[in-house]
Amino acid sequence: MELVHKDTEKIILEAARKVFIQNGYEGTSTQHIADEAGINKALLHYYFRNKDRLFEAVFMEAFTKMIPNLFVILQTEMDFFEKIELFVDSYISALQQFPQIPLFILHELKRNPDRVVEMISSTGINPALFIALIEKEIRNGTIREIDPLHFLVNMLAMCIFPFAAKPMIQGFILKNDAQEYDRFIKARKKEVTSFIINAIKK
Amino acid sequence: MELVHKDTEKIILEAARKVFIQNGYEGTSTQHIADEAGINKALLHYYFRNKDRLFEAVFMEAFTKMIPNLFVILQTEMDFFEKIELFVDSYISALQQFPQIPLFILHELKRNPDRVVEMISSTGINPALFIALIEKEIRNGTIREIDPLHFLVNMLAMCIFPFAAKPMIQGFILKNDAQEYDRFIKARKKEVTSFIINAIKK
DNA sequence: GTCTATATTGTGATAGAC
DNA sequence: GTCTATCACAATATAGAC
Repeated sequence: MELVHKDTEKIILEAARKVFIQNGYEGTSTQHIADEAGINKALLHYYFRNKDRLFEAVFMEAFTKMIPNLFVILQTEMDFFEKIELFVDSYISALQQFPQIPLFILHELKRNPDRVVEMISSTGINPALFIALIEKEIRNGTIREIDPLHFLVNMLAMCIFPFAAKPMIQGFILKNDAQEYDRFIKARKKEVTSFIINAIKK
Repeated sequence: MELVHKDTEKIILEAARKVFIQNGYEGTSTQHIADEAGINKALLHYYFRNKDRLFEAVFMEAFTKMIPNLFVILQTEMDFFEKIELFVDSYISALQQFPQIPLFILHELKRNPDRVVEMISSTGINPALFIALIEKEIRNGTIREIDPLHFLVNMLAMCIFPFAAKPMIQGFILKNDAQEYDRFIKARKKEVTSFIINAIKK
């Protein structure tokens, strides 16, 4: 599959990433991964011991893409509305690069919710900082009184949902036109930003 | 499993519903369903022929819950903002009854996106009607100029996402407190409604 | 490191007794 | 209608040759 010689381990990991993220843990066989990597199952076990460990490697990597460290943006000294715009822009851009990640993570997290707790510490993100920021802006009178947690979830929802619900949106709303879907995603940064700002500004 | 005698067919369907929606098509074995129903695999095949047909029955039923006919609300003669409030209230209430449906449908739709097209005709919903409604309200000056499609997706996102992302929200934002999550969901109708109305009103 | 061959268990599905 | 027994096959995983 690969003409250039990479580490075999990396080739396997790359194949696993592709197949797992496309089909999920249970929808994936080690045979399928081996075929994709152009090797055989035994070699896969040689490098990663078993299916679970290989999956774990893929999952962790994907998780950090799902919860990126974009929250640092919110802690800078920019104008608040510019922060929001930059956050939405950056997050949607990141998801455009890996559009399959949201549904993959959501599904696998449901299969094993305990993982979230383990993962929390690995990312440096603390929702409390976000809450504090919003409360400060309310006191300053920059924005109207809103619940910070619901606001956070609203932002994430509007950024993430269109990717997780791609088949529904494309098939149901956009008459199954793939080009329409691409245009829709491209327009979203602007649409979401203005929607949010209008919702919270005083 | 059932003391009262129901139709065996219904008992199997009920078990299949539970197991499929919890674990997805590929995460479910016919054995698992048979155990849940308190019967054996052979009987399952007697009534539903194969796994696919049984799944199809479960999926179709679930799909109509995911895309409910709440759009009729929007076609009534109420005040526009009251329509929005009623839509959000009703939809979140419906999802509260079946909180696992969103992620189930999203995942299974990805596995077979062609289904959406088939399903479109079965529901009587037409996004064009929604678009026309929004455009009318813009002309009337009730709301500011927004893209109707993005607005529709924003509404759906804010209603659906908290259910699809339950493990993430509960584990990551709410420190893994199940009661906190319940309170969060209860508060959402009000939060989402006011967020939307502030975002679109002139 | 990489392969073939194989062990072992689980899967969807059917045959046939009752 | 409902069961047990069984088939054919696919799954994960390991042993052992090279």
